[in-house]
Amino acid sequence: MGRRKLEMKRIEDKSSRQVTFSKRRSGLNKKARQLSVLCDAAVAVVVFSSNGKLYEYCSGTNRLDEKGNVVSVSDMTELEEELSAALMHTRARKTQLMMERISGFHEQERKLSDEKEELKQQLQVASAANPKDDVGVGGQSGGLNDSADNQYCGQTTPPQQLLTLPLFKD
Amino acid sequence: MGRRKLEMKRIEDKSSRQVTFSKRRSGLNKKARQLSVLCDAAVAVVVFSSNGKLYEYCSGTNRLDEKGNVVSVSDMTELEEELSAALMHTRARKTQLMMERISGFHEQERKLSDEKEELKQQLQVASAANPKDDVGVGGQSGGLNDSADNQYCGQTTPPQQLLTLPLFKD
DNA sequence: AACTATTTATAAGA
DNA sequence: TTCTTATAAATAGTT
Repeated sequence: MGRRKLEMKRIEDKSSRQVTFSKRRSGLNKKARQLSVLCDAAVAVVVFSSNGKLYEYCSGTNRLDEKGNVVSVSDMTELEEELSAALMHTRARKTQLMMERISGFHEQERKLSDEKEELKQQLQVASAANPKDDVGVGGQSGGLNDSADNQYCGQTTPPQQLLTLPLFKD
Repeated sequence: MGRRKLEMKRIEDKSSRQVTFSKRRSGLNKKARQLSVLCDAAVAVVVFSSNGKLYEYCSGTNRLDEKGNVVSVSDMTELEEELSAALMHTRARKTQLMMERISGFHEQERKLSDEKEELKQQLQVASAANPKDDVGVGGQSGGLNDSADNQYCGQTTPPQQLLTLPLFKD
């Protein structure tokens, strides 16, 4: 909603990214407040900017019970406990997602390693048949076994392209 | 934004409150996701409905470093730590707000108690002058000294109305 | 920090 | 409940 439609991807220009961050963060807080007031809900929003700055919003702890009375302080403490439990839950879920991703990395590593071995074998056969075309496989310190250094890991790019292309210097 | 402008207060009709909750909650999550993608931020949203049902949103832990590479798992764990710290901070702030409110309650209690005593005095004088109009003050177990039972505590309604009206049975 | 052309969200209605 | 649509609100680019 603006002069033109914005693609849903990271805004590359740092300045306009910052402006958009500021505008949209306040918009998000406003939406959170409206939800909490209109629908009598408790809402918390936590935002980290890419510079690591922290912004938080938390709806007021005031709530009305079924009779329209303001809940007591002990009830609010209970609400606190709920919130805390919820955040623990969020954290646990994130941790699990990370774990699943680690498994994914390891699996990919294994596949890459297997493929690499296979290609080594093929090369040795080829080299034995035609000695002058030796290209030196297996150097490049670590290389494929360090998936954290691989810029395609975790991306949606099909890994098949990885398996054949980056193994050799061009 | 709809067929007509909505007042920013609790929607009384339960059915439309529920519909609005559902729509606005998904809207809030969408906004959170957009903020996280467009501005490369980490965003978490936690919502409790008035029925106590819990809803959470957390932006993906995937982030790109300055070279465009996906950050490693240890970096993500660090992010987790940051989030956790932030939530602790949120919680601490809420607790402080609660404490301030408790102080407010206690102050209000003292004022009400003083006013009550004054009225008792006045009544005793009146009763002594006119014995047949005795109305029995000081019953109603606890009454004003239990501010948690007072449905106006913490509301914006001027407390002055409280000081004179609910002291007597009508 | 304001402005405004547009896009987006959503309150009612079907 | 899900879909539609008129309208309100948010905001991207501009100044």
